[in-house]
Amino acid sequence: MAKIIALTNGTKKDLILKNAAALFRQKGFRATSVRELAESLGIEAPSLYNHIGSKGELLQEICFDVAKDFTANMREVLMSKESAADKTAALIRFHIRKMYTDFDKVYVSDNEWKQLPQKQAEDFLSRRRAYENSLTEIIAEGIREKQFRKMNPRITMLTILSAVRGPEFRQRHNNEFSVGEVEDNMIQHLLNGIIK
Amino acid sequence: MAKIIALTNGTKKDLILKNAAALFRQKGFRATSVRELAESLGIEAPSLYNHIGSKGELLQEICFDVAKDFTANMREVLMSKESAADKTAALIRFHIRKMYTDFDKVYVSDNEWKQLPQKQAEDFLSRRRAYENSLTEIIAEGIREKQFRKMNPRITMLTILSAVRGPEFRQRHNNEFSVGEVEDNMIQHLLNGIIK
DNA sequence: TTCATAAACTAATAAGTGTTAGTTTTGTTG
DNA sequence: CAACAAAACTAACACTTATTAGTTTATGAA
Repeated sequence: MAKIIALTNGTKKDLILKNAAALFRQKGFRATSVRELAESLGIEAPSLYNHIGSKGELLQEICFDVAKDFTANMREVLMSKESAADKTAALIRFHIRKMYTDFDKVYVSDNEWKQLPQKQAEDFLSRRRAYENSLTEIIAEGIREKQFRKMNPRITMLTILSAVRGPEFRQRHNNEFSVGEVEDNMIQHLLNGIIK
Repeated sequence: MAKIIALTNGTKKDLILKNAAALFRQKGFRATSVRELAESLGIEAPSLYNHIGSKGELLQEICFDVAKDFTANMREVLMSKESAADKTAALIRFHIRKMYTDFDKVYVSDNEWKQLPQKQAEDFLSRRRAYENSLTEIIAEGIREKQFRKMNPRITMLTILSAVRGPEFRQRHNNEFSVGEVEDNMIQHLLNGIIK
C-alpha cells in the first residue's frame, strides 16, 4: 500500500489530524473507529500507530489546539484599548472566522471534549471557564460605562457564546452565505441587542 | 434484586427513559453502556430487555418525543394572530422553558440525534428543517412588515436557534438564575437585536 | 393456596474495539 | 548497489459491546 502523502504545507500528522477531525465531527469520537480513520488515509489500522500514540491523543490535540487559538485571541483583545462593544464584536468575528476556516476541529472541540479522559476534560473546562469569565467581564464593563443596557452579564455572555457556536452554518450553507455576510448579520443582531 | 419501582405518575418505561436521557447527556449515547443504564436502575443488563426493545430505541424515543413537543408548539404559535415579534418571543420562551423542565432529553435530542440509524436521522433532520423554515418565515414576515430591521432571515433564524440551545445554563447555573430571569434576558437580547 | 404472568437472574455469544508484536516493503542516502 | 530507517503489512491480543436463551423468583388474582 502506498505511503501517506502529506499535504503541501503540512506534515503527515497534520493530515491524520485533519481526517480525524472530519470523521469525529461527522460520526462522533466514540463512533469513529481507528480502522475507519486508517481507511480514510488508505492504510491499515495498525500502520497508524507509526504516526500516533493513541486514538485519544488525536482528540486531545484537536481540543487543545482550538482552545489555544481562542485563548490567544482573547489575550489580544483584552490588551487592546477598544470599547467593550468593539472588543465584543472582535470576539464574535473571530469565532465566526474560525468556524469557517477550521470547521471540523472547532466543532469537535465544542462537541466531543467530554470524551477526553477526566483530567484532560477538567483542564479543558477550566480553560473554557476562564474564557467565559473574560467575556463576562467585558460585558460588565460595557454596562458599567453605560455603553450597554442593564442586563445580567453572565446570561448575556452565554447567549453570545451559544449563538456563535451555531455550527450548522458551515455545514449546510457552505456556499449560501459568505463569511462576511454571516459576520455582519450576527454582530448586528447580537450587539444591537445589548447596546443602548 | 428488587424490581424497578416506577415513579409516581410515570410508568417503568418512563423511568428507564429518564435515566437513559441523564446518562446519554452526561457521557454521550455511544459512551453509555446498557450495563451502566441497568446499574442505574438497580438491575442486571439483560433484565432491561423485558422492558425495552433495544438501546437504540431509547434514543429514538427521546429524540422524537422532543421533536414532537417543539413541532406542536410551533403549530400553536403559527395559528395565533400575534405579531412576528410576539411569535418569535413565544418560541424563544418555549425553548428556554423546555430546556429547564426536560433538560436531559432536550440536550440529548440536540446533541445525539446523529447517532440514530440513518433513516431515522434523516427523518429527524427533515423535521428540524421544517421547524427552521417556519421560524425563518416568521422573521421574513417581520421584516416585510417593517417590524424588524433588514437582515438575512436565515442567518437570523440560525443565530436565535443556536442561542436558545445554550444548554450549559441549566447544567452550571441550576440555582444561579431563575427561568424567568434567563427568559427576560435572552428575549430582550435577541429581540432588541432585530426590532427596529 | 394455586396458578399465571411479569420481571428478575445467570450464562453465553458474536461482533467490534484499540492496540501490540513481529515481519516485510518502501524510499533515501552513502 | 548496499544499507538503514520509515512506514507499511498480517496476525493476534485482551476487552467491551449489545443482545439472546434458558431459568428462577416475585407478584397479584382466582
